[in-house]
Amino acid sequence: MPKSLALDFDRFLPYRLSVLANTVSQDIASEYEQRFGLSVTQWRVMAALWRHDDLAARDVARHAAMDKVAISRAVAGLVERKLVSRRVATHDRRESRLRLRAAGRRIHDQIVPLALEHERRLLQRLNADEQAWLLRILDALAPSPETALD
Amino acid sequence: MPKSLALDFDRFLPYRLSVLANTVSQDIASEYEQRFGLSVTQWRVMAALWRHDDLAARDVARHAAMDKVAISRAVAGLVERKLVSRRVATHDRRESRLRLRAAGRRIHDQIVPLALEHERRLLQRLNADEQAWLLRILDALAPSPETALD
DNA sequence: TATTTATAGTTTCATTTGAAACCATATGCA
DNA sequence: TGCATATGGTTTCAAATGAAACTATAAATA
Repeated sequence: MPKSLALDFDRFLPYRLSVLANTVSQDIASEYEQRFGLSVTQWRVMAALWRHDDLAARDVARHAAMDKVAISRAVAGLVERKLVSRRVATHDRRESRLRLRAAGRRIHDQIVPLALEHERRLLQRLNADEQAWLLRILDALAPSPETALD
Repeated sequence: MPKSLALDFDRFLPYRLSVLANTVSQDIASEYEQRFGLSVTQWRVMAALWRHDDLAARDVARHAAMDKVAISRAVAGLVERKLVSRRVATHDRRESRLRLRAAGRRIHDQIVPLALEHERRLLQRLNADEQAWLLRILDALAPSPETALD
């Protein structure tokens, strides 16, 4: 009878990636959740609207890599808090046009440096070679999904 | 007035890591969820019990990097399905000793090659240099958490 | 010994999440 | 035009998750 293989999570790549990614994301998210009361999805929506103003929810979903239900719920909260405006599109009345309002932009502008600082601290743990290889490896593993959409 | 910085998710490391890790994990998990009706936690518990037989729930929690509530729920299902056995520890009657039963071991032995195959396919997208650097980078970013516990 | 404090694990309750159903509008085509 | 089908977005319902309370037992200490 053949001895069966073990799966050692410590050395199992998908597991290590997952732990790392969750730690890092959680780290950043908990900061802006606490400071601004925004969920991860809400923050991503805001960032998407900052970059591409006046989007339909569907397009936000594409840009933020999330499903439409999540977007719908996130947007509801943002509209409620007057960080985002929503109006019915004239050419297609099913569609809503979303825009970041001034108050939303102000919060956005506070979160960005905070997020970049976290990223910087993460990269700081790697030397220049490692940083370069990491980017290259990420490109190989997960060709940035939106590059083609812009 | 200074122009504010943008956060381009496509190039934001934490985001890319998160998308990659989720895609990969989801990929594997959905396969054994569908084939064996096991949740991610349940599978991790089984793997931990395969490696270190006869553990207390608390130790499983440590090995699988999950909290005790999650373990408790996962174990309940596994015991119910007779994949794992649980008995009260003699020396401390609060504690339960958990072991993988034969049926559990059989399922374990089917999942392992499946998981390793997924890992292999992931690594295949990288050349030898990239693979080596990836491991090195992961070590730098997230020193394997359990190495010290074994 | 009696009392406090700590620990293992479970349960409860509120919140989040996901899938499917749903509503309104638009499009394709007989 | 009228009917079928597709699409944008929201709601509903069930399952998953997390935090706090809880139960049982053990250890520490007065």
